[in-house]
Amino acid sequence: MTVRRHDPDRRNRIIDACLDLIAEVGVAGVSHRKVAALADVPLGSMTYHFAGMDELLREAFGRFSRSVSDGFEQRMSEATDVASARAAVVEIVTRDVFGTQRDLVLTHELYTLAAREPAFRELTNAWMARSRAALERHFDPVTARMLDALIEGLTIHRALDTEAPAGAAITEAVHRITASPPTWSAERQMIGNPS
Amino acid sequence: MTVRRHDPDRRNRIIDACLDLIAEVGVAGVSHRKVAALADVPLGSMTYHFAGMDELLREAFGRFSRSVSDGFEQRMSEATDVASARAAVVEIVTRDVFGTQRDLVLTHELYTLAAREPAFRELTNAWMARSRAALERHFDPVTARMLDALIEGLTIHRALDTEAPAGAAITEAVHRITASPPTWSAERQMIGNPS
DNA sequence: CACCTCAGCGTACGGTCGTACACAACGCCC
DNA sequence: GGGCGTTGTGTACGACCGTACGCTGAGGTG
Repeated sequence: MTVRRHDPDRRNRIIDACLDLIAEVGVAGVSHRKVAALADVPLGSMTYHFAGMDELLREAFGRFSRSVSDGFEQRMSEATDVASARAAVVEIVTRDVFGTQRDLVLTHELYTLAAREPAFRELTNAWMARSRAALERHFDPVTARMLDALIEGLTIHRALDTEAPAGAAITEAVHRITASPPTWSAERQMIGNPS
Repeated sequence: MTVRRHDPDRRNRIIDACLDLIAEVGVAGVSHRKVAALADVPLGSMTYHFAGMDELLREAFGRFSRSVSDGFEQRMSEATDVASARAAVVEIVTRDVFGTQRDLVLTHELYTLAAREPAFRELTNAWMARSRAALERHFDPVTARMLDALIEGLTIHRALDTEAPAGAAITEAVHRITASPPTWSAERQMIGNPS
């Protein structure tokens, strides 16, 4: 079904330019002409390499989501035990995968599209499935799911709030969700040994 | 500074139509002409009542975010103790405030705008501040913040994932974040009374 | 050489867009 | 009545849009 396409370099340049443009002006502001200008290709190449705007957007966000979840997966697979897995999650939220404003903006744009159009929801579903699978290497499925939601939420806060929760608060939240609470071990002690 | 405007009915109709349209086709698909048609007002009224598209969007999302956080605040203020506050949070996520796909879509659209344009970030910041304040009626500030992030994340999952976490999982997550864990009271017992 | 194929491009068409602005309709004061 | 500010509308202009489509020119084949 996939049509044979040519000059993958040019194609890739277009996709990269498209992502850069989305990050800058949003999906709404993207046009064939602007992408072509940014990628330094003639306008005619747009319709030649992509059947239409939709196809271009789908490929661009496909590449983006794959690259983000690759990073996520790799980072999680490096963890050797639950403690390092928690640390990895904290790092992911605070720095690595969603480190740049660019990635945050792109993520929001994709989510917005996905909220309305099923074609893009396939991308986000695949992304979320991979995230959960990566988390399930170290946590039970229910916890993985909750953790995934928490990561999502913390990410949003980081994107929108200039004074987003600092590392310590994020660590605390991750510990609470993963239900291995060093923070209230004292409380346990008290309950265990009521003086 | 605010210019005196006339016929608030018409103005309101335009704003409502604008929100409906955003929910249906996204901010990208909104145009003066479409809003005018949906609101059943002449095209000329658009520029008469609003200085431009930006002003219209800002007012529309302002109304939306205020109405959502009103609902949130009221629901939280009805809670009498921590237990009912938790229940209120669960209800908010699963049904009330973000109950409709419309609200979810609008929320995403707003976040996307806010991620790129500071003018809209003011709206989301005010919204988040109100949410946190409402939560702080029942939880300490740090917990309120984490809970807010969790709510955000769960909301996204509900918007994008057709088989989003069910009520039980959400309840569990809220309990874990608010760190009063009925679920592992058994565990506590075990720790307390190792048989 | 002639001929053909096809990747790739330039251009132009039909349409939608935001918005400026001339103008109508109305109420109010003299 | 006439004059006039205010409220609201219809229209037209220039810009930008997606994309269809005819063309170019390089390379393969005889």
